[in-house]
Amino acid sequence: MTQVIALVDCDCFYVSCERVFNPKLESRPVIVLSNNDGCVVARSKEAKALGIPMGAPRFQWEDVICKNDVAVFSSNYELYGDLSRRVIGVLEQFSPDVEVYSIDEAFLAFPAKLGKSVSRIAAQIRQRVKQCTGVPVTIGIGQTKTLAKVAIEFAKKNAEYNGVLDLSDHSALDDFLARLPVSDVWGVGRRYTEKLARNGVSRARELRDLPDWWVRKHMTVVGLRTVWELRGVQCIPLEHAPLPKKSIICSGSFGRPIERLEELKEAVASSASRGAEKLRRQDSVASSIQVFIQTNTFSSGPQYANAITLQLEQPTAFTPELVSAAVSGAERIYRPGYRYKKAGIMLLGISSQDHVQQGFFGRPYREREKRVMEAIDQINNRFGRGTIKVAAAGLKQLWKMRCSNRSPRFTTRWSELPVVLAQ
DNA sequence: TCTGGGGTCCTAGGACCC
DNA sequence: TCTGGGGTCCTAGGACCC
Repeated sequence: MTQVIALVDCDCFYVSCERVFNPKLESRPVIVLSNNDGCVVARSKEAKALGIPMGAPRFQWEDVICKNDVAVFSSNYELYGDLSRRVIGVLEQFSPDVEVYSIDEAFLAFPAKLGKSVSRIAAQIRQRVKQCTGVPVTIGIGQTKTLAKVAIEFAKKNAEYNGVLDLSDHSALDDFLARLPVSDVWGVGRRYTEKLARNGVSRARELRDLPDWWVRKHMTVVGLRTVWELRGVQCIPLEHAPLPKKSIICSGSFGRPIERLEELKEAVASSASRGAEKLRRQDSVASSIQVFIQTNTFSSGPQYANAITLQLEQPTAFTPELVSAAVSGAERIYRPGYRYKKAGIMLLGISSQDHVQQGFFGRPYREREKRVMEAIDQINNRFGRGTIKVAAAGLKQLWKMRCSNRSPRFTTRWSELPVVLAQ
């Protein structure tokens, strides 16, 4: 073993972001909702104590929210994304080896020879991140990513660890694994939990000790990697530079059901336009686009869902081309008489814009088009998303998502800077 | 009335080729 | 009456993650 892995996880990240700019929320129950204000995606400790589960539909908990004066926020991804970048900036002061795993988690590698002092460094990281960004974090340390995840499970649930647990050289690792439900192991989801239960495996230690052939047969090589990682063998390396996306999905559910083709076309046009932006941000082009629409799967009304994949003449990131493909896809799968709730697009066959092969018939993604897109992206970056958009996406966008409790984008919009009044 | 969005990887099976 | 074997590519579906 030459490395140990530390996993840094921001405590109920979205809630913590809201608290940074609104200290009155401290010790109050707080929840943050998904897009469209549909589900609960982040809960403060106090909100968890009220029994509000992760992913709960908000409307089912209206009573509890009201009675307990729970503070409710719509998602404010601009704010969370910006604070996330600041947290990563602090982590990079401690190790050159950082993998940004998600908006609220990062893996850091340290030389194994540091031994016990990794715990001390972790405590410093916690303190520094809190001081510089206001965000509290918990840290788990292990010989592999999977074991760092194990450590953090215990660190989060037991205050006695003060937010840091190092299992990298812990004589009691075996006992920890013997206590950990297999469903809490990274890489074991609902389906594998059921399958393992049917085979008499309920704890992480039992999973670790299963024979390789069984795991390979029933959980593929992915499961086998997990098992080896539990044994302390590094199988899942740290990814440094974020890899370009191989597919890009932009979808959304509507604030109210829509029935007219015109509105559906606006919605997919808007998704395609967002997708094109993401594509250009990673200097890629897509060779095909999938369009999908569906009715509300929770309602008892008539159901319809369909999708169509269209090959583009030429790989492109040119918004008008992607938008017109998306619109024509929507026209082809639309059926009148349904109440649609969700629609979107997926961009596929993504490659780097630098090695686009010139098609025999198709039009190339022209230099001029590229420059138009660059200009629009720059304007939108500077003055805020949506300053310039395609008309096909509609001007009113009546189908738009709900988002009624969003806090100001304190750190990314000049007009929403927090104001401090001197007495 | 109200139930998120965005990704990855692996495998099996079909089409097609030699 | 006889009808191989091996390879690649693509897609759909299933599992997982946050």
